[in-house]
Amino acid sequence: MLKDFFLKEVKKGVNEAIKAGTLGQMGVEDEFSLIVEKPKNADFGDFAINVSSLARVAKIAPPMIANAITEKLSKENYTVSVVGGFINFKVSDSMLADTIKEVLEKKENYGKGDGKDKEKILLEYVSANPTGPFHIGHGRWAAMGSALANLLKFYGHEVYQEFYINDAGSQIQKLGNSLRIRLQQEVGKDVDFPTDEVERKNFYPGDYLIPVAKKFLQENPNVDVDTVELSVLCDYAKNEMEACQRKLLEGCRVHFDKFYSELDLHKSGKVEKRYKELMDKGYLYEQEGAMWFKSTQYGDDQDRVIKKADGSNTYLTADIAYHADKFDRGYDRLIDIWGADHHGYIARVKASLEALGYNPDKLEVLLGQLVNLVIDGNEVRMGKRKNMVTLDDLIEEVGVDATRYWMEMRNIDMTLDFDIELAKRSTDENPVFYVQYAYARVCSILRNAVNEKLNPETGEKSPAPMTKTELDNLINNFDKSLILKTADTAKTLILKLEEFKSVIALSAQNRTVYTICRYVQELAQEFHSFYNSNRVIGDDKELTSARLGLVEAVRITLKNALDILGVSTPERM
RNA sequence: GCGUCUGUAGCUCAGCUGGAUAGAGCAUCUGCCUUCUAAGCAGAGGGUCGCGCGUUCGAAUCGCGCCAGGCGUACCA
Repeated sequence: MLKDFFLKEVKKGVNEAIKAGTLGQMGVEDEFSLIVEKPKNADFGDFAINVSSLARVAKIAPPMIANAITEKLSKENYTVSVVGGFINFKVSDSMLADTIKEVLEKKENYGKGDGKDKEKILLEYVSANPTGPFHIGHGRWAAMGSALANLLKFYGHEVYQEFYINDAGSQIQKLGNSLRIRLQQEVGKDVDFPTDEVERKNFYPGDYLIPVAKKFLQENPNVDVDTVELSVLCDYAKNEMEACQRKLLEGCRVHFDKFYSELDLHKSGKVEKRYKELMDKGYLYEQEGAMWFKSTQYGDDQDRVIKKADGSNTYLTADIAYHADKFDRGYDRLIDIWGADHHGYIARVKASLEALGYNPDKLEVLLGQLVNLVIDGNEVRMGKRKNMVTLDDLIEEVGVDATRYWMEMRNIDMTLDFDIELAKRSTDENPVFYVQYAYARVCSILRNAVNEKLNPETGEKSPAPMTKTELDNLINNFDKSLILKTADTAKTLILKLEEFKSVIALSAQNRTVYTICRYVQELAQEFHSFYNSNRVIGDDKELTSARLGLVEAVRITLKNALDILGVSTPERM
């Protein structure tokens, strides 16, 4: 990465200047940190490092520091200028050519990390109850989670994606009871969900169980809807909901390596085992008939019930066992994506892990702010128990690409207002089309390079600029001296391609996906701009070749970035 | 009350561990299609960075205190 390159150069320069005694009172043992940035004004250069922070220890003015360091720089492949406390760098055309060469050689691997700090990561996200269709919020976790998994893998981590199915709690009973009411209605009985607000909370009155009831009756025509066992209804409804959820996830290009059933966790005895372990270690006590976990010993603000007075477990009980099990399966790091409404759970889960002897710092919880739906400029609150806009509805309306992109493009700390009308629009208000359009344009140019041209007015055909073999050969054996022909007009575009590597590294380290969205928009913009002021296919064969190599490099980088986001790359639009 | 997230241009948001005149997209206005996709490009206007105090040579960025909004504060999941 060029950023790292210049940072290393300057650090070397600092040490040499210290030895030469030109850095005032600064000594070799003095620690310092520098950052590489992009100059606000392009005239200054391509990269810049501000050395003013060294003034504190050196006790000399920033410009003197910058000059002292600059004297020691090799300046082999770049030129340097000092302005105030800034050392500005301009890269040589040869370095730009190296970038194109690198992209063309590495292809789908361009931008990948070196795997130096590789970890085995378990990423858990979505983890919805199988009690109904996904809501919009699940869409955010699904899109962000899968993109993050792609990103972390691309960076070089080993990533295992998991969906925890909450199929064991009381909500499943509610689901079964709700299905019974729908069944009774189907056979013509005059029953309905309670109108009392409190009682109604024991049911899922959404419409979505109606088709499930119809299907059940088709498969079980002789069933007595009043007496059929609740467990049968629970299982049936649960399986239907799960199937429906998985189908949607696949459709959204969200792939899980495992769907981990809470029910199976209980059956395995692991929940009971962990409960006993906490008991044996003295972390539990009884109060008012319930068993409490002393989570305050590990930083939680109050103790938590782990077994209710009626003998049943809380959600936390299974979650403790689940997270412990993740560690037992040998992962270096656990990453969970949770909705902000689960914020209070972090402390208690971490406390339990620490109590059980695991390192709670190895669990990272990415807390996602919630999603509001905006329809006609008005916020629509979501609620599972009444009818709502589901994720299915949203995707049907705006499509997978736009849905994913809109869910991914915002910082996870921000409440997301999802404006359906805006996302649906296939105009310049929609960044996803802007980026895809750039990709389609790139593909179009590459097609034109090898296709004969038809003049629509005269009907005359002119021969293709080059054959497919020639193009492949150009790309696969790119002569980097060619790029010098176009370097001056393509400099910002090439630097943007080069930046991809540091964007990947930074995004992976910070676990941010939106930074990839920003990058891909910037790259598209640089390309569109280049396209408008430079003709790729022209009479000058060498210039054409140089620019085709560049265009292919843009295609590769856009593809690599969009693949991470799970957004499609249409070759024509 | 406590915890947490957010408050930057008309709108939606960037601003990396503090640093060169505060950025982008949309919206508004002005130009650009007989040449590779105008779903595009070039340019213009538009901001007391919620408020105050502090740390610093330097603060949108760090600390503290306010103000406003979201979420949480269950023997629900």
